[in-house]
Amino acid sequence: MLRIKKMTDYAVLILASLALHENYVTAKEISLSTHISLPTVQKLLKKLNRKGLVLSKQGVLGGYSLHSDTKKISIALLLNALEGNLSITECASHTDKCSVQDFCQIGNAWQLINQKVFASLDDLTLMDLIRPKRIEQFLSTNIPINTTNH
Amino acid sequence: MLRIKKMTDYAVLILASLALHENYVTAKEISLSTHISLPTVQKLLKKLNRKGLVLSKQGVLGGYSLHSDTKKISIALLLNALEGNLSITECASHTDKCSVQDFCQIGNAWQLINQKVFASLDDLTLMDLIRPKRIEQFLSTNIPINTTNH
DNA sequence: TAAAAGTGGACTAAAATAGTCCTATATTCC
DNA sequence: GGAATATAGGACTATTTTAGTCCACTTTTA
Repeated sequence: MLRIKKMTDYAVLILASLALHENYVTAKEISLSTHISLPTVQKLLKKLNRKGLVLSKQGVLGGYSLHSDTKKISIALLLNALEGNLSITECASHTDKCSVQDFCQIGNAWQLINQKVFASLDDLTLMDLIRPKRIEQFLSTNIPINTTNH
Repeated sequence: MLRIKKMTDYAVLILASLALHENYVTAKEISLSTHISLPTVQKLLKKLNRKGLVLSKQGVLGGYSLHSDTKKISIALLLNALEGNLSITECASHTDKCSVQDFCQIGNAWQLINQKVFASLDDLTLMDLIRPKRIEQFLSTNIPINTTNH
């Protein structure tokens, strides 16, 4: 359905929740504030940590906090980190081998569409997601948002 | 993975194959030329027919042919017909009800991204997919292709 | 009326996704 | 040192989605 995974959606909510705090926040607290089940929050935070999007600290006073770079990461990169191998069709991905590739008349076209779609996701950052007003502006002007100076 | 279904990919190959002929073409012939298995081709053609994208004729000398409007249909509409309910997240779709909706801080943002992505798919037609040269032009200029006069 | 097509839909298999749970490790504080 | 509270890693199961096949029926042509 050309749809991102539920888990990715959750992960973004978790990141948004972390963005509201300076200090370390526990998985339990995030679960409570987002209403996503604790095991799922734990699982996602572990993944986000491995991908370098959040910092973690074990032990009593431990928890997670947003890596400073994460606020500036593009949605395209974010989706790529969370879902991996981002391409609209198998043949647009260079890692997978399509079974009808040798007879396919239009493979190239999908790859180009792919570029187009992800180019549009490259202009937005995580913080833009959290502050949707800026996105509306982005849509109306069609000019990439400069996210570095605020 | 933000990826279209294999079946959708096949369906586009089938449409492309039909676009090369004026007369009725049988499912068997399409299966042979596309190297997609016959049962799958049959299933997809039935669906395409129900969606009004192809015409069909039963009996000996029967088969399928492309509906004349289909060449001009946008990729966005095409994907919508084939996959239905096109939205990047559950919450961007108004038909589904998201379980954390009431606590979600960023739902609106996804909906806006959704618009952006599908707007970019609205500028391309099926024929553009079949003739990828035009898409390259589209990508470099970022100006919608006029597909009505050729 | 036989042969060759499509129609409709049930059905199964396979793959992807979601979600939970367990054991181990690290940190803090008493 | 040890209890309490976190994360780390990963196994595991369940659920859902997607892919793929098949069969009984209808239509059309010669």
